[in-house]
Amino acid sequence: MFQIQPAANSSAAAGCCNPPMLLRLCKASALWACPSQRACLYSGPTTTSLPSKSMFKPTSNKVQFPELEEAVLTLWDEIGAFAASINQRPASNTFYFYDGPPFATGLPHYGHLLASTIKDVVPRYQTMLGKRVERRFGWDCHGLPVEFEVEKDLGLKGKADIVEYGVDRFNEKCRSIVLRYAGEWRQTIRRMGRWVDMDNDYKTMDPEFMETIWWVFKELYQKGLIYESKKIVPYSPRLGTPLSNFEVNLGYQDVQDPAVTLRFKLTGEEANFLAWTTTPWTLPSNLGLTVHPDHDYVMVETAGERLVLAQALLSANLPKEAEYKVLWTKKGRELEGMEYEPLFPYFAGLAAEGCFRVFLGQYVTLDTGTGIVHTAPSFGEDDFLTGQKYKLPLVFPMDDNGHFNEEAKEYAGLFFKDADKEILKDLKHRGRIFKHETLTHAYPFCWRSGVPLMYRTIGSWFLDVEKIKDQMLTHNQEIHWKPEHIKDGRMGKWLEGARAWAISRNRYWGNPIPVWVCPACGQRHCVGSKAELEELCGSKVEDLHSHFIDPLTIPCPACKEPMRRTPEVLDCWFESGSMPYGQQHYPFENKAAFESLFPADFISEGIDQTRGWFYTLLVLSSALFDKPAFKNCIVSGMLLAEDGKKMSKSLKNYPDPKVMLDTYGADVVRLYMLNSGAIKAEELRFSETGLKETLRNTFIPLWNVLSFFTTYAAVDQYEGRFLEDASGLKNPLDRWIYSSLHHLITEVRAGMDDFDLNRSVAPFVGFIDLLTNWYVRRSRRRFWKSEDDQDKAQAYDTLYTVLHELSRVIAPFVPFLAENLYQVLRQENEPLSVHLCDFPVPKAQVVNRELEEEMAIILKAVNLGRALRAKHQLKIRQPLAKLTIVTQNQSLRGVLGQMQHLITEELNVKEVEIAGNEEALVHLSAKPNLKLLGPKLGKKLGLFREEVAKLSTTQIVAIQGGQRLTLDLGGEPFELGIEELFLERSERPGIFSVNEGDLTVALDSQLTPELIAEGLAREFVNKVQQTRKELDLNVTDRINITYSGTQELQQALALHADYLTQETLANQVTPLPSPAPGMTEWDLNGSPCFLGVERV
RNA sequence: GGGCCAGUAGCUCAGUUGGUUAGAGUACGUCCCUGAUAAGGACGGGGUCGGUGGUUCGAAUCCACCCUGGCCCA
Repeated sequence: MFQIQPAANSSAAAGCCNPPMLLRLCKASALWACPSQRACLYSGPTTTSLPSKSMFKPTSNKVQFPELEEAVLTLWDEIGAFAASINQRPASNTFYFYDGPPFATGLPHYGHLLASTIKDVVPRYQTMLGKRVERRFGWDCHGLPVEFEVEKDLGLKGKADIVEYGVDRFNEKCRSIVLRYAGEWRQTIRRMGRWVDMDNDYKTMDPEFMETIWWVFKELYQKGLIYESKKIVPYSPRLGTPLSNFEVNLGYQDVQDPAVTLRFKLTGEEANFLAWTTTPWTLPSNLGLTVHPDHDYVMVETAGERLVLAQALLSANLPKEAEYKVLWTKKGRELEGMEYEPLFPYFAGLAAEGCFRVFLGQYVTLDTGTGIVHTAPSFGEDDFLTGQKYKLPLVFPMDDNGHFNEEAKEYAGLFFKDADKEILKDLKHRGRIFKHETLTHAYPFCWRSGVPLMYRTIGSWFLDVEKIKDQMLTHNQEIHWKPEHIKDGRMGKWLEGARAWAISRNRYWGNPIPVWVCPACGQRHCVGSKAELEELCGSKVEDLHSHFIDPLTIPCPACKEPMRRTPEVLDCWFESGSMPYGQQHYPFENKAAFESLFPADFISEGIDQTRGWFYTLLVLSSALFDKPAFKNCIVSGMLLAEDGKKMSKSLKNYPDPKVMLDTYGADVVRLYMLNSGAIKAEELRFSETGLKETLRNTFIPLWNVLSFFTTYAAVDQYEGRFLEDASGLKNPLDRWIYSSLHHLITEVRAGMDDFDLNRSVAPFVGFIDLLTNWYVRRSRRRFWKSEDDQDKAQAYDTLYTVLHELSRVIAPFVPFLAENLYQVLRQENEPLSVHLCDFPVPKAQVVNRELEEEMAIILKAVNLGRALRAKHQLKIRQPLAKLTIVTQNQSLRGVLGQMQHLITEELNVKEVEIAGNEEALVHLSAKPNLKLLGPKLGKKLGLFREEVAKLSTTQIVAIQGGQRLTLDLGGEPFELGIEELFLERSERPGIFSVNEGDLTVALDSQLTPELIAEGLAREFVNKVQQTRKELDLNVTDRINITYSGTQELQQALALHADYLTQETLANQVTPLPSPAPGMTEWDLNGSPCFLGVERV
């Protein structure tokens, strides 16, 4: 196993490389050609007396990618590659990128690795196109997650505790822990190979960023887009604070609650509405009953009383055996406005304002209850919206800790949940309870204090998104979304339904809402900058966090009373949506620069950000500048564990990212994700097996090509020369691989220019396969042959050029692998890093699509030949006399003829015959061309099929020859021509042939004594080579062979002595009468042989 | 409950404007190749294309409804 050597052992490299890390790697991996006379990455003194003239040091094929990657990271640091990649490009040609800030409260996980990869690939590509792509990392610093971390650390429970502890100390504590994991982030981002500036980062808590937020807020305020209203939030009465949805989800418990059906007496009539509730404590706040406009409601008389409820729920509510009479049936909408008597006297006076009536609501269901819903607008979203629709007042007979107050005086002082019992007792007394049951259901509890949550109204600041909805829809259309369906799908649909955005939070660690309110007269003033605040309050302001500015008052312009700041802070999403401006401290600084660049060329995040960052960016840019905030957006999918579930720390259903990076390397992780649906918003089940496959199918083969190249380049002292074009290339293999490369470049560019990363990645993965498994496979001998002829030189130049260009093509995707290739292949005058190079430009004159198609045919013929050999157990080492390829297609025959030597070598046959008359080998049958005939024949197609199936080979050959045959289709004649048929071929039994499409291949399987002898010789050579490998000999080491075998073998080897010595580099081949000690026994085509190999 | 995306071989996924016997990788089995090979090749088994109905000469593909999973919203 390949190991890093201690630095002390690397004296061979002394005097060249100064950084010890580099020294070690140079020696250990024999990778970068350092400290040779070329390509030393360091400008220190070089040693010129080294013996080797070769430019390329042999590259080990025992490769540990993670270790190579670490070395690349060091290299990048040493040469300042990232900075150079930006600085060498002109500011006049900028590609503008925004980083979506992560919350810094957690450690990076796979989702971040995916995002980091995409955010790295695109900027690297654009950089190589000549763009200047500055990339600033950003941190989301404010918000509840940080506050909770601190509360946990300090043992605080809720807002009261924080106030007691001191908001100033609390906020400072928050500030101190925000970047707690920054070190880990820095490490992971670096290890992934992502180039992003983490020194010149932006933080949403920076004074400059915060001041811009104030500017943004004031702009919106002045445009009349900000207003104050109420909304329903999940609220912890113990903590006295609203909770986020995330927290609510933490606290669901199955509990038993009362489920009561109540009588509400119709005004002026001896009848009752039946309404159902599981929250009796909201009944004192009842202001209405809600029905569905389209459902049927009935009044029935039963057991001496009249009841109104949904028809569909009659049987569910009345006792089983009950008899009843339907007095009337009405649609819900007909009930609208009917009045009833309040259950409690507290707010009875509000009947004058439209309360205690029947309202309509689409949300009413017939699943449970009575189809009539008790409505208390202060509690619950549906109730609240109904209240708004009917302009009802809000009543709230409680304090902020969930205790009833004097407004509901019978219950004053009771905790809301404890009041259930009392309320039900009273109502039972008064005969209002129709049915009292108990229900088990999931109800949210405060995850920190354990008390039940209530959904209640709270004052909030809103951004009036609906006012700018049309602009947002327009700008959404201007964005190039990847995948495209996001635009009119998820994003478009979400925008159409956009509602007011609640932008305030009743918390402390955030950007304070910069509005000062006069307690006396209600006057408001919105402050838009630090300077403005300083001027208005008359004192210096250093920091804009609430504990600095809340003590500051502004004299009310109307009544001269001191105005105080409204206590809320901004939703941190407001800050993330403002990052284009905040990171530049716009408009206080960088005004012109910002305006010339905005909007961004590119952003990327996960699909969950449709409602997050993508949305907030668009809202704010539409409101402020009437523009989209970004032009191109790649939406990535969610990463799941291999079992299809969410990755979960407690389930341990996914491998540690760090371990994956250390085991397979960052490039493998990158390519695995890039070559998946994860970059087109599809979810990806992350699997280690996938990493293994990527490593095995792409990385190792490519590395082996490099190793192959350097091995022979060292032997031949090849120095590296670029092909300019294909005109001088004689060998079709060279022209073909060069053409394929430039074809590849075109495809990769097309994909990247469209931000379609899948479209770019798949082709180069395919190219690597062709390069290793056909080009190198078939070219091996060209490098090995000892004559230094033109073909060999061209093979070197071609492979060198292809590898060098390929390193640049793959650089954006697998930056480490690309760098390693490049460092081996780099010429002295070339940039120090592959990432400082330009992206290859496709040369149209090199691309030869015909040749590529022709080679595909050769490959197909070879595959058929291999299949045929396998089928008849004729192994490839046994030469055969002749392979016959038959095709009707004339141009195919031409192609096959030109490149037949590829086939002879690959399939080990003496001769390839190409013929046109296939009847001898195959049986022809025909199928209708449905696409053509379907529209013509319609229902007669079935009949036609039957007729066509009956055609004989002779008839088909006749039609092929241009004859037209008349078929009888149920009495109607039909003239049949070749264009209406697809031909199918099947092998005739008893012949060694195999067919696919219009190619048929047949083998002459007859073995002559000559062929058998040659087969034996080849077999023998193979065993010698295996032995050489086991002895770990160098490819240039000469050997002596001794062996003991049959007479037949001796004759065969004598006959093929030249071949044997050339292939194995044997000086002497000595037959022994009997096996000597130390020889290995082999089976050569059935006869035993003993073999000994010794280095000379 | 609503919106969007996905559902194709044991697993991961392709599948063109509807067209003939639905493909690849992987895993498994057999054979082969190899002085670049921790690779590669050939063959084989493995599929009611989530379900039901419809349109059509013909549906994995178009339409309707439903089921499952994910994300977001309610």
